[in-house]
Amino acid sequence: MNSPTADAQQSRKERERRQHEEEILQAARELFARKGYHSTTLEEIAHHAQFGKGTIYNYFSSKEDLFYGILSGLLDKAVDLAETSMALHGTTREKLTAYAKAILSYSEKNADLFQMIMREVVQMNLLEQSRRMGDLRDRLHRTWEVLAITLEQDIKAGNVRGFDAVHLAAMFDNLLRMHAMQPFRELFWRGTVNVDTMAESIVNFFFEGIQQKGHRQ
Amino acid sequence: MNSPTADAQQSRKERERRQHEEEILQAARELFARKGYHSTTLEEIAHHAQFGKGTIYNYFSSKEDLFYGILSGLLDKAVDLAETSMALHGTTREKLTAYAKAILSYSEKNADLFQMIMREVVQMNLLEQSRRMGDLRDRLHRTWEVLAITLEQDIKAGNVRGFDAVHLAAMFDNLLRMHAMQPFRELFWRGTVNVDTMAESIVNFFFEGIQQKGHRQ
Amino acid sequence: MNSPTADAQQSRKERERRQHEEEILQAARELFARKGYHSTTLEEIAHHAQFGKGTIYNYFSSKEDLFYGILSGLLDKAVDLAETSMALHGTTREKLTAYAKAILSYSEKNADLFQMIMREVVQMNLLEQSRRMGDLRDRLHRTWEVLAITLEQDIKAGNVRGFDAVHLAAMFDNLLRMHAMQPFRELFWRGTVNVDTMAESIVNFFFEGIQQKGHRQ
Amino acid sequence: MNSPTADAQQSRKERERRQHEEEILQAARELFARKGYHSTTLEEIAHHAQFGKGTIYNYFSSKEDLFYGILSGLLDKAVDLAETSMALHGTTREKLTAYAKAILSYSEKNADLFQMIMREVVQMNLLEQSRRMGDLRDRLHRTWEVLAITLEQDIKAGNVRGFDAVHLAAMFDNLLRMHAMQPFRELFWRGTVNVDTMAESIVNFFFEGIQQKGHRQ
DNA sequence: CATGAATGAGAGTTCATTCAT
DNA sequence: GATGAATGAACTCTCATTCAT
Repeated sequence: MNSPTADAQQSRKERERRQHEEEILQAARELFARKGYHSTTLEEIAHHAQFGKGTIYNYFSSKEDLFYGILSGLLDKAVDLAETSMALHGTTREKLTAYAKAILSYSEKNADLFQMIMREVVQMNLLEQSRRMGDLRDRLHRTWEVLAITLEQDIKAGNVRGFDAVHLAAMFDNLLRMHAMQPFRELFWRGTVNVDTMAESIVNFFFEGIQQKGHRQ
Repeated sequence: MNSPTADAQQSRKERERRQHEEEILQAARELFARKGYHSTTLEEIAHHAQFGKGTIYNYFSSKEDLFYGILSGLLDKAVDLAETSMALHGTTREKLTAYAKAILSYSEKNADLFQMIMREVVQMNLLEQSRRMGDLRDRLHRTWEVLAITLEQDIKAGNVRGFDAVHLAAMFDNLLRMHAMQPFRELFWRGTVNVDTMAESIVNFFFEGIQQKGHRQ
Repeated sequence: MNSPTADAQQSRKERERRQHEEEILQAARELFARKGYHSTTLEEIAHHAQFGKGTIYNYFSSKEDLFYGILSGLLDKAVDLAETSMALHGTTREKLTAYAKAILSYSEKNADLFQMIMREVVQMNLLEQSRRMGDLRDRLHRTWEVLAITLEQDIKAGNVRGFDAVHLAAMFDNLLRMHAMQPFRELFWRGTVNVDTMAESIVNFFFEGIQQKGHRQ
Repeated sequence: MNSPTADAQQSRKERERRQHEEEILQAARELFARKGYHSTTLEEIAHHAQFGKGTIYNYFSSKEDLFYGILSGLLDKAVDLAETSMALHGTTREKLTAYAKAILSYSEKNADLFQMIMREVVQMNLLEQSRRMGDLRDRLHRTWEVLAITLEQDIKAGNVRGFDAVHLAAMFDNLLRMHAMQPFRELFWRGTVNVDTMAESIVNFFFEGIQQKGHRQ
């Protein structure tokens, strides 16, 4: 506690702590995404993060806690992308396209991580009433609410039909997540890894449905 | 093998066997749906099915096998509903509505089970390449193909825009499954437990999108 | 209880019972010999004997009991062979050769069964003090005693050096059993499946040791 | 990794690890010898070694592995004793006597352990073709080969009759193991716990057989 | 007597968590 | 803070034995 100021000390320690925490999270993210929650052991995570097993417990109080940390980050990211996209100038169509591109692009870089969300959130959702799960669901809901604000305006303006705005947002998000999953991408967009085309196609479907203009069954 | 005819013996045994198998499946279904695959122990399943632990193994060779049996049944059911619905007389819109009603109605009676499908199939999907999981994915795909045959005709007839028919089927199915999940139902259809209304609303969205007629952004 | 005399009934039943018991013993013998006691399940034995699992329990009170039945039979057989051989006319050398041929020949036909004796008797020997194990050990001992009577005469006659006769018998028997084991046979007598040659060679070694005549180290 | 040198740390850890491994091996040795492989549970071994059940698995990857470790050690010991004895100066008779004394003496100190070898190796031998068991058999064979080298010289020199040297070694080893077994010792050498007398007697029998000099039947 | 579905004690094994260093 | 050996609860699965038919 001598050479640099205590503050600097503090901040360096603080910085290192964050750094280590992020390394652990990153390692866990990769493994959870690749092998699922249950099949990933703490030993593997520790090894992959280049730390001892016990060290993990200096940063996260349990495996579950670590898991929540990841999901939490992902859901925050989604809210983030939603807010950024909705804040853009342009039509709702353009905003949603931007959001779609952002999500698809992020999920592309983060491989199977989105798959994990769907899978595990829903899972936990049911089996544990823990305060934390409620928290996660709230965050998911918040993404929808962000999208809903924009949609609401269109409903009021008469551009969009009178569905519940949050419901619409949820459907859009769901479509998106479905397309973010690796198996779906491979199945339906084999050649086209082009995120832009996918995004536009989804938005197009969302706005106009499958029906050919001018037709009516 | 004396008093009644051997045939009758045989058939009674056979009947009992099916009966017991179904009881075990039912118990497992309930518990898996409520608590998830990993959190459900064989002891619990056995107890819930009113059998001894070892008895389960006279019917299913492993916990995984039991699980597979359940998913298998569910996916078969979905194919079944799809085929029945598509075989009806009427427009594609009517057929899809019938399918939607059937799925939503079935999922209503089978509670959280559809949730489990999404969750666990996808999970397995990733982490286990076992031949079995490939088989399950194939069955899921088959449902889409059944729906796709009908959609294909509409595409050819020019009633529906030129998407890939299987892709459309998958999107429709996905929308359906999303609405089949308990949390979604509660969130967006709290009052309306009316399956018919839900089905029609989903089909409507599927065909015409969210956009108000006559508008163009 | 009418058609034939009750006696005939009795004897037919009795005969059938023995017949079934022997079938079960035979099946168990084969499986125990091939896979060992622990790795053989009652289910397998029952199946192999073409009976239901429960039927075994009408003949033997437990798996252990069945096992003892087999060992018991084998050891009796050995005593039998010893007595028959020792009762022959001829020199001790000839008698022992006859015994050796009989044992090797029997073990050849009964495959790995002798292996099992060594293995399992000794095993049980230690871990269970049950009256039955004592009984088995006594039977093994009895074989030696039978051989010992003959050897004793040679010792008294001065043909054989003054070892303890039973000890000599045990050593001879041990040599024999060693050569009865499949792996040993394959290892040292690959070409020579000729039981006679083996027997003579063993007896020769037993009487004269490995030392070249006339030499003295 | 601070106060003492890292090296010292390392070596202390290393030492402790070996120490613990040896404790576990010792506990397992005792129990396997007393009760046999199958009748000994890991829980018992752990308890007897004063460790938790899970700890065993930090040292051995399975019960079988633990067992293999023990047999492996024993067979290595035998090879060792053979090599040491064969390297002595003196006649073959003296070398074999030294080997016999060493084995009998070791088996005396290690109680029922030799019994276990015969028993379990043969058992495994048959029912499991696992590479490991092949390895164990190879080691057993190696002991014989070591003895055989010495015997071969005598055969060439004409001191010993023209048997196969390895075969002779196996017979000698077998005689030895037989005498190493507790029940045999009690049976035939009750008073004489004197290892030297036993060894000499066995070697004597091995070289000259049971036949009285000068006699010929 | 023959049967085989039902049973549950008991086995080996895994792994999140603790804690002395 | 960092470590990893130690831990034991908890899990899946096996199989000898019972018993109603």
